Amino acid sequence: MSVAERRAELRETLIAAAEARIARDGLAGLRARDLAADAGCAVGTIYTLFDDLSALVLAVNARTFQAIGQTVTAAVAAEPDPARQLIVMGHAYARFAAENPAQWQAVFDVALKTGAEAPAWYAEAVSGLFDIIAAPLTQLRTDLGPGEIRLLSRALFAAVHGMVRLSQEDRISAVPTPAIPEAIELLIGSAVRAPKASVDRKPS
Amino acid sequence: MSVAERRAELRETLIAAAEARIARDGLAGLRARDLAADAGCAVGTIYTLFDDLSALVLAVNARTFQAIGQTVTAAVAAEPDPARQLIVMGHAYARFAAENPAQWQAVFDVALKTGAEAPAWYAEAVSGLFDIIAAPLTQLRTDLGPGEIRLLSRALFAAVHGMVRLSQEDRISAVPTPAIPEAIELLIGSAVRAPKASVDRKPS
DNA sequence: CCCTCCCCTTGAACGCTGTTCAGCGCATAG
DNA sequence: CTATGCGCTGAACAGCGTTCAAGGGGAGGG
Repeated sequence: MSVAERRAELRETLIAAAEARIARDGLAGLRARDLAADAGCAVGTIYTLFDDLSALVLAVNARTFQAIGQTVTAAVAAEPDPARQLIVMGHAYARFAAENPAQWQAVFDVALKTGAEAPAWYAEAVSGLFDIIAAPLTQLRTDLGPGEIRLLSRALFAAVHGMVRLSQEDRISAVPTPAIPEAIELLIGSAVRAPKASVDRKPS
Repeated sequence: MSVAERRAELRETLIAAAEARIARDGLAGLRARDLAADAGCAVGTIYTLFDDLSALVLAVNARTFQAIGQTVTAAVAAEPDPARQLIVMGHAYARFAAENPAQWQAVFDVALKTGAEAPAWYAEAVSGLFDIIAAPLTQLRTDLGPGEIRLLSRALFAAVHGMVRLSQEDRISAVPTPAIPEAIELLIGSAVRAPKASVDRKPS
């Protein structure tokens, strides 16, 4: 086996070890020395494969993102009704977060180097998610223009995301975890209905 | 001045110094040695007044919470219309977060000792906020029972909170910061309309 | 007023981080 | 097979939160 192959394999081993440790102990429980022991290499070797531990966590997060995308995509594909599509997407997202809390939190808790832009695939992956949300929303909210649809898609994602995130942090459990599915139904159900008469707009 | 008074004063000095440093450098930029230098005491003295740095941050957070409560309460008091009350509360919350990003984030980023429950006042402060939300919502959503009102109140708070939080983390800016007011109008505006009575009160 | 005792303050030291780098050993090319 | 260069090594470094033995200063009794 060539050196390059061994390096690539070790890289994968480290990502897997980091994922396992994050899943078990959370992002805060990740230590370089533990990872080196898990992967059977020296601490210094980690830094020949990744710029720093954050870069390694980002590699784990890329996998997590992919898994979220698959879960949500599968959920929406199995549901024909547009309104239900939005709701099952929310459920799928919340379920993933509930089943993989540590990996899910790592995606949002990893410290990015100050001033460094988030990796491009972060924005791209979420952008794809927004498109999936926008499609059924366009059918349902014919009263809204494309810009408003785009905005509401992102607002709905952020809303579900916020409920799930607050429920996992134990400090302010706005919506208790078992009530999240019902809250998703309530919130998305309300947002989905197309009102002809927009209530009051902000007085400009 | 008695020893007890000097201690109480130093305690306040430390909280103020921590608040200033959080506001300037963020929670991650808080160092025990810097705080000691700011307050003119030794590092060890901090630990005679607080269990650890997290406890000091919690004291800062208590002030932040109080300020948020005042901002939101003032906003709702100035607005008679229930639907607009909900929206201006959202705006007030988002504005506070935009104007005091570091303090606001510290409330949600501070690490709680593992297994330790969040301080009681966390839940109580937010509970009061939920009651303020529930009042106008009860008037508007007559189709919902008390349990659903309670749930929707919390869901709406979490939704606005999630939008603001995602917009401040630079990784997934679901709703760009300048668009947050509009997103709040869209989301709350949708949730506020009672489906049965989605009648347009046509002004003759 | 002074003395004594006790508690509070002090800051060096400890243990634990992420990260580095000089030197070593091994794979690779000739 | 040998020489060379590159990747691996792990002790060392800087910096963090937190501790604690030792010293000093305030409060109360003589």
